[in-house]
Amino acid sequence: MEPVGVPLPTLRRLPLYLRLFEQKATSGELWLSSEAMARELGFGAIQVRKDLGAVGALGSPKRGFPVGETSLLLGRFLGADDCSETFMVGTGPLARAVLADEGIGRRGFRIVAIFEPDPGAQHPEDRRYQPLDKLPELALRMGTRLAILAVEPRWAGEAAATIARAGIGGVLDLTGTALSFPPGIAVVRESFSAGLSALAGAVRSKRGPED
Amino acid sequence: MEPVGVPLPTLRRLPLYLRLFEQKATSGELWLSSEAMARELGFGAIQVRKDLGAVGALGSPKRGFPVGETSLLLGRFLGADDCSETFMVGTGPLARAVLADEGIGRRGFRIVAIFEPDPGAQHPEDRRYQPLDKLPELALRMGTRLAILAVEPRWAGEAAATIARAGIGGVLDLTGTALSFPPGIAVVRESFSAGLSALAGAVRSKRGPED
DNA sequence: AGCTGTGAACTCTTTCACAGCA
DNA sequence: TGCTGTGAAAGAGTTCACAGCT
Repeated sequence: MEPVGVPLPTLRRLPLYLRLFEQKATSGELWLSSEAMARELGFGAIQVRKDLGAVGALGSPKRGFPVGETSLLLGRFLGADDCSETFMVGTGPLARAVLADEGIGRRGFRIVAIFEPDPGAQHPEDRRYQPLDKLPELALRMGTRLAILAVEPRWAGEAAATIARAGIGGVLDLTGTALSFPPGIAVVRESFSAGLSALAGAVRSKRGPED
Repeated sequence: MEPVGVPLPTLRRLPLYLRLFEQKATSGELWLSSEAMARELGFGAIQVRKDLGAVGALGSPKRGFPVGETSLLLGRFLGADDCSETFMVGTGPLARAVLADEGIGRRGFRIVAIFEPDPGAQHPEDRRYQPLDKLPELALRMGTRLAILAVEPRWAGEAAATIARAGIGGVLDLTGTALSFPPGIAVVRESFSAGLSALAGAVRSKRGPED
């Protein structure tokens, strides 16, 4: 029932369950059992139940979890709410890929401003564009608490410092660099090369990272 | 000493250490202590030592870890070696962002072929382009074991099936969908929206996912 | 002194076993 | 009978405490 204290590994799996519920919703199904989910995702049914239980999802014996209700619950827990407004820092291919990602909008997040630290980069033809040094002021004024860091590696330090100074609460760091953020700010790191490296290590270790 | 049996959480942190060693290498420093690394990354020094120890890195009392040697060791463990050749599936903005990522090449991975399942999409002006149904044959002939899945969500299922059929050993799944792969194939999932969702959950829970 | 390496304690996560409900 | 919910056991991963090298 209480949304506080959800383990991080669980937090990482929840988006997958939500996606699965959404898929079932569009195909008109009303119930989805933990065992079916487990089969499709490749991990244990008990784990699925524990994960869903951690955010208060309630299933029905013999049928499973109600698709509509549960996907609403997950969506409310994972998505928008009070921190849906998000800053984008960066305008390169990576930033463009994020902006093109339809999943972000579906989760209720909105990219409300775009910043670019590199003065040499050309400004995007986007109404949301702002110079980087406006970030702290805007964060304060709009109450924005999330930022996506998608700049070229060599601008990562400067951008991170600006974000930290602005009192942002959480950063999705896509730069693949080893940045330091002050404690108290939540950081989730994702990087293509780090993911590939971990994958290669797992393949070499002859076991999947999620089995 | 033995590269087998490295815990997945460790595997996920190793790329950050490597990045840090590379940064120190370019600034000419010869030694790097676990405590300095811990401070910069925001986690415990003992953990850094255990992680490095897991891949056989050897430090020197009073000085720390030798920058050159350790970064070579980490690079060898995380990077290329026998499975450096990688397939890209997808040609959209996400795929382009991956292709533009300089970190991937630096780790020794090479994107050797690019596939697109959508017949409506225009083929990229890239010599590496191949139709999707050539994937299994090429995988067999080239011995490729890694694939990056970066297609539009609605093509994810078909692409995943082709990859599975081809005997690929590991997939970096960037689609954000809930795909099922046969057991025995390693899967690392990364998704902007899933990362954002996990971040929002962590911020709401008032604690960072890595503290 | 300063920092590494490691077995042991501890904590977090996953899995098991079974009770309960439709 | 089929699937959920949960306390208990097992398994991983993290942190502690301290020995050892330089």
